[in-house]
Amino acid sequence: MVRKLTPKTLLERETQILDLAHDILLTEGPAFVTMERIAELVPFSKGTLYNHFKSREDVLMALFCRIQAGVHAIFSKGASYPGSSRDRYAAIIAASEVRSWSESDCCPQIIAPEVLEKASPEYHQRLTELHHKILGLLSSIATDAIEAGELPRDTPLEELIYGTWALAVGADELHRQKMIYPELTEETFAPIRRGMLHRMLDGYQWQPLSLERDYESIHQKVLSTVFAEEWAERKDQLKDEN
Amino acid sequence: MVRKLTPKTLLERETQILDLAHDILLTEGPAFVTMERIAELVPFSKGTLYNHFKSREDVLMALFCRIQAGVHAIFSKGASYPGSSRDRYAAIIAASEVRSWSESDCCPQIIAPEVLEKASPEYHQRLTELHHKILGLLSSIATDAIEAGELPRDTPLEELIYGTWALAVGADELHRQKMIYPELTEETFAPIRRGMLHRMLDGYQWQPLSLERDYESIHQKVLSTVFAEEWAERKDQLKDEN
DNA sequence: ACCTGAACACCGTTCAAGT
DNA sequence: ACCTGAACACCGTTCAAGT
Repeated sequence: MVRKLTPKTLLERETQILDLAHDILLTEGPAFVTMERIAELVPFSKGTLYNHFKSREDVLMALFCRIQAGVHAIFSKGASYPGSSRDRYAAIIAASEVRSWSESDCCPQIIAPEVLEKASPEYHQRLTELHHKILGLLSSIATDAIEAGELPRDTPLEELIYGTWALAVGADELHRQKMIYPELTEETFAPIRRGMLHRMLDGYQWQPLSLERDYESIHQKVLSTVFAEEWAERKDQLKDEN
Repeated sequence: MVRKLTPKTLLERETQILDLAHDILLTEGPAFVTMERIAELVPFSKGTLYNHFKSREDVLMALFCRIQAGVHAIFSKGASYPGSSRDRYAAIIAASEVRSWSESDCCPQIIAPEVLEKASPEYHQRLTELHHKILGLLSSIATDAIEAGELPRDTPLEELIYGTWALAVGADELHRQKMIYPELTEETFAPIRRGMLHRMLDGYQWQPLSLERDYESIHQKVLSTVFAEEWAERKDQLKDEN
């Protein structure tokens, strides 16, 4: 016999490993995503993990790719909101919030510099592609805006895209450091985060400006239409907490 | 004899430990800041490290506090730039760039959630105070701006302060992930980063807007006055690299 | 009173031996 | 052809024994 392990089994086990790693990440935190811990939960031995992933760093990268693929999916869903270019960008801001409900914000921790350095190039490749897809999605909306005359022709598009992305990343980072900023609770911070992002878009003169249009109510509309399901879940979740 | 170890010796050793940790952080990266590695470099044994710091996490927190104290110092220097409120804010943006020249951007890695959780409360306290000092500095400039009528009376100050802080943090985070965004080199990204921050200030209607005033030349002016020394060093450093 | 370094636990990674 | 688990290296932390 040449091969006992069908490709199917291989793939199944890989998803099993990542599912478990994801569970550990969400329930116990990034520090506990160890080969040891995964091996405890998986129905085969520690050594076999290394037939599927070359190193712990590769597991983390695979996990991060999966998470970022989820970000792209939910952003796309947001982008499908029917409305003006800026409404759609607002819907993506909503999407980024919806994502944080399900995924705890431990991503920057996963992707420490050593992880990036030690991971296999294939994963870099995949991650880079994913990020280009996400930034491309944002970019396409901004391009539509220029076409529609809702954004000036001479807008520095790159700056706008990386800027909003950086602001979202940075805001999540502050929120993650709750121990340092205890004043930034989930509840108070979410509207502040939206406010910052919209002010930035105002800075780029993306029409209609937030003075002329109430993007808070757009946010509510997006939640109750495109993300109705996720929002209902979230409300249950909040109810359980009280 | 009651005490061989004078307080002076105690403090000296603590700074020695932190100096070494800082060196390791800058030259070898956050992953190498280990008790083991520090013990190799210090003229006393590993066990004695624990007379000075309760845990590795406490060393990291002490180190981070020191780094953030440096941020506050350089921000203050920036804030001393003589000019309008927005010019001074621009000078702080310059300061945040100057800081990244000397300090590699590994701070978020140091302060992983586990680190925050395991560190002693004293360090939380210190770090929280430091961040309040930094945010307070930003806040005082914004308050001056309102007094001077350069920022609308109804500006959401908290949002503005946390917003610019988050944007700076997020932009540094993207830059740190060079492996994912190879297009964001130091050289191309620095002006983009400044651009984003100024657009955001434009969004808050901080006068004079960047359409009316060339903040790139203010940036140059700040570098060649307040940060003349640091800038000269930096130019040498860049020359050496080529 | 303070320091040392051996000892233990934990984790990543490898690989000889087993099936 | 694939899996296992013992073995090794590395690191954080403790503490009995030494000075």
